[in-house]
Amino acid sequence: MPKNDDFDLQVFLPYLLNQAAEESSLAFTQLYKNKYGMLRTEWRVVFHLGAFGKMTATDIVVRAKIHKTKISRAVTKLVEKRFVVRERSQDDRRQEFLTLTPAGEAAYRDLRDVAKRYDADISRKFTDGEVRLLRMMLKRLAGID
Amino acid sequence: MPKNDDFDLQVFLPYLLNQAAEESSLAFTQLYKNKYGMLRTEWRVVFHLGAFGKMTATDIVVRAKIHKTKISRAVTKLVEKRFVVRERSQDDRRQEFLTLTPAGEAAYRDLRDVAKRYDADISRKFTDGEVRLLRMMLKRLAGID
DNA sequence: CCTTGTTAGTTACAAAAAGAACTATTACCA
DNA sequence: TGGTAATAGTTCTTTTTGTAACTAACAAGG
Repeated sequence: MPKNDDFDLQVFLPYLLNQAAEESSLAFTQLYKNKYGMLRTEWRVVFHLGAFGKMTATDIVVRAKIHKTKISRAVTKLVEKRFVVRERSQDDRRQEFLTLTPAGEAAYRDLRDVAKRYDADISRKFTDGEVRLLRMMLKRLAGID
Repeated sequence: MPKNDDFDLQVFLPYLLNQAAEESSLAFTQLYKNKYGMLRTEWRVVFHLGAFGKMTATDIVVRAKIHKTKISRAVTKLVEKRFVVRERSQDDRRQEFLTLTPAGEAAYRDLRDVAKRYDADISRKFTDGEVRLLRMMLKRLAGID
């Protein structure tokens, strides 16, 4: 591999972000994978419902920036698995509110604890100040303010 | 959205990483998408060949941590589009060296400049020290050391 | 040499995603 | 009102992907 110009791909930020996200996501996936038989999009939906309570599919689309067809299919699966219930809005009958069933709540709490431990593992690799800064920067990059 | 327990999804690191990566990746994708008609994996291959020069598919697999089937398919496409040429090794006739054609070189330089500008845009949102720290942390999280 | 094992890269098949088009409902406004 | 546009969510079709199995070339020990 002879050449090497001044541009180092490995310090290109979007590249680094992707690699880091992929790595942590992969590692985390192993922890919950076969526990409730949920796919990534499914437990992301569960997370949102657990953390924020009753909300519509579109609310989740906006917050999580996941495509609506993915949400739609994930919700269908979650309803089949009895983790989520739909409730048609009376005001606007196009939308439906989603809530976790007791089984969904239990799964959420369980996954949340796994997430907390995982998060703590990452945090342990750095100082508190560094982690705080990382969160701040990622939030800004993600457009969460 | 009534509820909100002590676990804030928005500070969960893998979540933040994903969101930030998705955001920057989406924004960047728009810039090169229709320019050369390359998919993400394809220009990642171009980037590697441009930055490091002649190398084999396996070299790219190792460096970029992209699955070899993806590389294989990307290379096929890039050869069809005349951005890359294959050259079978004389020493070991299983492997083939990949290099950019002049057209590939031109595309690389162009995309590299876009990437630089994009990277600079991100960097401008923070101090130099912060960006340095971010890169360091992301590298460690990504397992690049 | 022959057998077994390893490596480079491709291909086949199944799972997942992205996009576009669709249904149903509501909103706007001339 | 009536007609057009917008929104919530689903479904259909086409691309991408991920996994596993495959071909071809080399390597090493008996």
